[in-house]
Amino acid sequence: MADVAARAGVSGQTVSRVVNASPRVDPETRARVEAAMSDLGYRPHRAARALRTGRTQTIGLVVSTLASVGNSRMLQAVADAAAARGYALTVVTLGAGGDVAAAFERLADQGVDGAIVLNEATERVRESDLRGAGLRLVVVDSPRDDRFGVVETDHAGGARLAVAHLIGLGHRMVHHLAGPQTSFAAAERERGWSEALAEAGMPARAVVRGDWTSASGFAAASALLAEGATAVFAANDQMALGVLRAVAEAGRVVPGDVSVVGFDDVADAADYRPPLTTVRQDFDALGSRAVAALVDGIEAGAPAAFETVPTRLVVRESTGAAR
Amino acid sequence: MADVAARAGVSGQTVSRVVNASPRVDPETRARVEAAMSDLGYRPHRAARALRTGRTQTIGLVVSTLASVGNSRMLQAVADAAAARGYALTVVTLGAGGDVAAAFERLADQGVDGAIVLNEATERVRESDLRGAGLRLVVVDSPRDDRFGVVETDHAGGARLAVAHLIGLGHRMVHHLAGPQTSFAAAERERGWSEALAEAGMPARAVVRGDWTSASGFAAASALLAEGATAVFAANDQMALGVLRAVAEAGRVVPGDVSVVGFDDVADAADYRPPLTTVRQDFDALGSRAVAALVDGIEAGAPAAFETVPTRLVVRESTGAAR
DNA sequence: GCGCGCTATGTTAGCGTCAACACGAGGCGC
DNA sequence: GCGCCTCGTGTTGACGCTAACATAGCGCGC
Repeated sequence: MADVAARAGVSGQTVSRVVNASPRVDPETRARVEAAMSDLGYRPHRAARALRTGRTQTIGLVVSTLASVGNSRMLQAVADAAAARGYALTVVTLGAGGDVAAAFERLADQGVDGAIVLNEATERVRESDLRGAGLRLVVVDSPRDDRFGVVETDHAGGARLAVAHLIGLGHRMVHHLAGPQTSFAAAERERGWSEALAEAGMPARAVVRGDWTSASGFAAASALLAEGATAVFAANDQMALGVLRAVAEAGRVVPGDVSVVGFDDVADAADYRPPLTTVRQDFDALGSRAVAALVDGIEAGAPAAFETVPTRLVVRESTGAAR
Repeated sequence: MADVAARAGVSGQTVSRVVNASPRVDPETRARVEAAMSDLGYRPHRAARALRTGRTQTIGLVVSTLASVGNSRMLQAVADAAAARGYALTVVTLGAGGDVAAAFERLADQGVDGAIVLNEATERVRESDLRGAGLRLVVVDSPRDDRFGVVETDHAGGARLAVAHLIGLGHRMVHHLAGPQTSFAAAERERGWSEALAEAGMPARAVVRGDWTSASGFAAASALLAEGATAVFAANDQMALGVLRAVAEAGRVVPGDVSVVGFDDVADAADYRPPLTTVRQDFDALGSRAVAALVDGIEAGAPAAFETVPTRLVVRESTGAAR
């Protein structure tokens, strides 16, 4: 910076003003400084700036696992949105223990300006965790809470769409293959399912539960089949994939004997066999809203926001009329 | 830090020595300082340290997209390995343009100590890019190059395993559904395929090419079927999924009429229909080797390493004897 | 008992940046 | 013409940390 200042014949402070786009700089001076910066290949030193200003221009992302395709998609959306806002993104994975507090600890050590928590088991994002680290937070897919921003997909609405579609096809019973009990998204999808059933005057069966993996979907499907299910709403696409295999191996056909709907609209879903009817989540919108909420909070002290991103049903070939 | 020093009755420098595990500290003093640190909830300020030492303890990861399941798995492995070594990980996604230079630029701005480049189109990681940013680099799945560390999966070896398996089942022709031309991994898998064919004295057909997505696999499969393929080695699992669907829609059965092998052993592959025979990549090993190579380079000035991680064939139900 | 070397600790200075304040030059109202 | 404001710019110091050097105390050999 001193070199740039010397070359442009100004003080370091003026260089700083140019870098930070201060209006208090004569256009001609600005041009001179900019020329000097590019001649010298000057790059502001982030650590020094962070030391001075107390801001690192970095946000953290806490995610339990990237094995789930949905999480990966979200990560990408968040990374892109953060970059667009001029923030770096650092990713912290939860260990096997799923220790959210430890993750916050690590982020706080690093001095991020804020963090986004993905889809984490609800009860784990505790006030104590926040206090300890003192981080500004936006949580994705979590119950509304005034202590931090919340951005969610309209899981329940999406689930209702799926169930209504099946009912519209004449199914008189819709089984649900739910996600893990600790997940907010899973609970919401389950709620949408049972509400849609109630509205149609249909009884809800006990749900069968998986852990988001296709293997768990396959394992759970036998229980569903034993109950004579003709329509299954799975809480995500990967579990639906497991169901598809289980149905085929039981000698039944989809959608002739059993209709299946998923959730997420993962890239591969269109090439499942048969192509999967599913509820599409708008991951990109979710990611950019989350980043926007966080950055607005950091930069403008905006109060904790709450936003819901709508879904839509994508009908393919895994659903058909009831026999 | 000053507060900690005061409370422990020592100078700031001694606190620094305790934090940095210097041996030159009396055990009793150390204990006093540690007590003071924990009483006060002291946390070293990374930006200040970075300013002083010139190291940020942060590494960057450059990845084109996370839509591919393999990339996501790698990201997680890298994140965990970096955390274990005490480094933060910041992720940079390539824009639609795939501009590697811009990605390095962003990482250099952030002052990372080094970067890992995932599976990037070979020719894009150019010397010019490196020069500009002056970053220490480890590239995953790229041709050997002394300018940076390289860690790769044994793609060719894995491909040979797959082809040999098919030949062993009596197939007299093995078609290949290759990945994009720009990808090193794709080229290596293709090389393994053609070498295995040559060794068996079998002619290689022209490959059909996809872009790693299941949709491209589905589209490409019709050409393969038109040629009367009985055995297809797809360059990744997702494309294999597309092939599986195409075969079924053509009224043929896997593996009765056509055997299919994938590459990666993605979590879902075991629940494709039928469960997919595939080549397993050890993403965790790959990630931790890449991080180890990079961090050793940063901390110990170790020379650029070159490592190959072996694969193994996982036989499931998508392959069977030739008719 | 003197000097030497070793250990434990302190002191000083500066990493690159920006907030706060200072200052000179010019414009404006009366 | 005087005071006052605005604009463009410079000067100073501090953010929290650690490298380098300085110092004090102690044991040891002779």
